[in-house]
Amino acid sequence: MAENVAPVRARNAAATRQAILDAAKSRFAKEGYDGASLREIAADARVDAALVSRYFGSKEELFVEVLNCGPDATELFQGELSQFGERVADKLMDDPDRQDGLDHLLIMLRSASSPAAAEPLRRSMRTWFHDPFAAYLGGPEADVRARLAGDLIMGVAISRAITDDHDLDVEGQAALRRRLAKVIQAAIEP
Amino acid sequence: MAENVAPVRARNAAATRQAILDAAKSRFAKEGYDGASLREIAADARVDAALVSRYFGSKEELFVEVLNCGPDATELFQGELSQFGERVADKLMDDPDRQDGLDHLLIMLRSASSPAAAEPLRRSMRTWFHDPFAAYLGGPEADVRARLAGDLIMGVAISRAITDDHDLDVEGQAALRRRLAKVIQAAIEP
DNA sequence: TGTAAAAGTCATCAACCGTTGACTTGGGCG
DNA sequence: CGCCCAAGTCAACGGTTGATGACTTTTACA
Repeated sequence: MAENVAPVRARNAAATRQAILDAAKSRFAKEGYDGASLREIAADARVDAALVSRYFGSKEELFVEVLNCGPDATELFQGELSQFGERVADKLMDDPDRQDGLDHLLIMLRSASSPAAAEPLRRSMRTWFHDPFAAYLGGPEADVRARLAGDLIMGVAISRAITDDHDLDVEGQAALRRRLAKVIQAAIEP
Repeated sequence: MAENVAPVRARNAAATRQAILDAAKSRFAKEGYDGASLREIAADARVDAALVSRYFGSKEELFVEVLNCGPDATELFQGELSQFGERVADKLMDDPDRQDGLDHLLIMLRSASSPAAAEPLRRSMRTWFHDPFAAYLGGPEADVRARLAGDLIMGVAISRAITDDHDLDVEGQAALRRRLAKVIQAAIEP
C-alpha cells in the first residue's frame, strides 16, 4: 500500500480547469447558482474545494466563466426558418439528458433569483441566445419576435424540468409537440 | 423613556400569522425558497425570527401554507375566452408590482431549483393554475392547451422578472404586447 | 541529479442558515 | 386587583457555505 489512491488525473492545469468548468456547468444547470456549492462542484471534478477558488478567484467569476465558455444554442439557429418550430419542438420534447443545447437555459432559470448571478445572466443571455436568435430570424421586429419565442422556449423547458412530465401520457406529449411546433412558428412569423 | 419602542401591532395571533404569511409570500416571490431566509421574512413582518418556526413548524411548512392560501390567478379565468390573450398580455406587460395574480408563478420559477420546494410546487401549480385553466378552456386536449399556454405565460413572466425590460423601448413593448396576445390566443385555440 | 516553481491538499475562519429551549411580557378573566 | 396562559423575545446550537493562508507533492528544466 505505498500509493494509497488513484491519482485520477495527471497534473495538468488546463485539464483540471476544464474538469471544474464541466462540473460547474452541470451543477449550475441542476441546482442553480445558489444551490450549487463549490464543494459539490469540486467533488464532481475530483478536485479539492480550495482549488476552485484558487483557479477562478470566486464563485461568481466561475459562474461568469461557465456562461461565457459555451454557446451551445447556436446549432438551433441553422437550417430552414420554416422548419424552426419543428426542430425546437423535437429538441424540447427529447429526453432531458440529451438537451445539451439547453444547458444555459436551465442555468438561467435556476439562477434567476440570485442577485449575484442576475447581471452575468442578462449579459450571457443576450450574447449567446437573444442576439444570434434575432439575427437568425431577420425581418421586421426581429428582436421582439426573438424575445417572445425565446420566452416560450424557456417556459416549456422550465415546465419540463419541474414536472418531469409525470402528468402527460404518451399521446398527450405527441399532441403537445405538434402544438408547440405550431405556436413557436407563429411566434417568429413576421 | 419608559416604553422604548413602538409595539408595532397589538398582541393578536391571527394578525401576526397573516403578517408572516404576507411577508413570506413576497419574499418567496422575490428570492425563491432557498434565497428567502426566515430572518428576512420575520424582519419584514416585524416579528422575531423564532416566532416563524413556532407558528408554522418549519420553513417548508410555511412554504406550503403560502402556496395553499391564495389562488390569485383565478381572476384570469373569467370573461370571454376569445379575449383571453388580450387580458393576459395586458396583465403581463403591466408594471411588475401590480402583478398580484402572478405571485405564485414567480414563486414557482424562483423556487424551481429547490428539491424541498419541488413537490409542494408541483401540487400547488396543478391545483391553483393548471386544472382551473384547463377547465376554463374546455374542449378537446384542454390539458395540453392549458399546459402550453401556461408555459408561455410563465416564460414571459420570468423573462420580465429577470431582464427588468431594460432592453426593449416603449414601442418594442407595445409590439411585444400585441404579438403576445396573438400567440397566447393561438396556443389555446382548439 | 538537484532545485524551484507549479499543482494540489489541509485546516481553519467568519458569516449565515433553520431550529430549539428557556426566558420575559402582556392582556383578559376570576 | 392579581393571576396565568398566550404572545413574543433572546441566546444559543449544529451545520453548511465561500474564502484564505500555510503546507506538501509533483513536474520540468538546468
